[in-house]
Amino acid sequence: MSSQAQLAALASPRRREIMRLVWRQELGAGAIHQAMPDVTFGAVSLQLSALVKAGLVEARAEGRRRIYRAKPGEIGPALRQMLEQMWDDQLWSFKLAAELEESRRGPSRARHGRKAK
Amino acid sequence: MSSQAQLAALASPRRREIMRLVWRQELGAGAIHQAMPDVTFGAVSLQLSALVKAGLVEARAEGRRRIYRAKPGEIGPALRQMLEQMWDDQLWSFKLAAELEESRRGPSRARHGRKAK
DNA sequence: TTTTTATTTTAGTTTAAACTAAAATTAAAA
DNA sequence: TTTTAATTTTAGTTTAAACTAAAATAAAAA
Repeated sequence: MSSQAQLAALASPRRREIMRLVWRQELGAGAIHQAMPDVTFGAVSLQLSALVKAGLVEARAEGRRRIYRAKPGEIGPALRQMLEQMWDDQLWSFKLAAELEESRRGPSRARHGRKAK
Repeated sequence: MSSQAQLAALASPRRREIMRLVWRQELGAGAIHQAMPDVTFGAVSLQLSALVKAGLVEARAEGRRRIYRAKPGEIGPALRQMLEQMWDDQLWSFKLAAELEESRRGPSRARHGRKAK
């Protein structure tokens, strides 16, 4: 996968947040969504497939779960260094929160996207 | 300027193209526009000010010209390495052209944006 | 088989980015 | 001073990204 596609994928704070979650551990889509309850499950799923398409993350099925994990080896060293550098920054989580707040898309607060019958 | 803002600025192929042009030499806005005749002067000017705002490029005035130059020292080492890596790639210019073609914005071909009286 | 659970996919909406065309600014030239 | 030239700025348009809500899929549980 091209460096360009990886760069574009990592330019999104939401996708960087997901990358951080699955950087060293496998996580199911549901667990990833629990870590970002301000968006719907569907939104998380779409970002996950964007990351897979960019070659940054891989998925495997386990029963009806889908488990995701980053592929650090597939990420060029420069991009990897930049990501880890951002994560090592002690202010990282605050900055990320601020950035997400600032660049919010879509209108209102989110729920799950499925309505109980 | 934050690493995040720099990353977002460099996620655009058009801005990366400008960065390459002014990486080792100063260039006036007009010369930069000549190197990308598929967009208007105004579009180039807007991208230049985005790069300045991100702290990646600096400008100085010389008569009625404005001369631009990259600020490699202000760019984090990881991002700089990534950029140079892309540029060193022998296929770079072809890939860039393809990417620009693929991700074209705006409707039609461009001229200068000022109409002769 | 029916229901439940986990997830993906689709269709439509909102927002932001990149652009165009033209007007405005600024400095030099006539 | 008027005109020309280089560039920026503004207003409006188009496209794409991120999202929501709901429907669809698929596997396990009842």
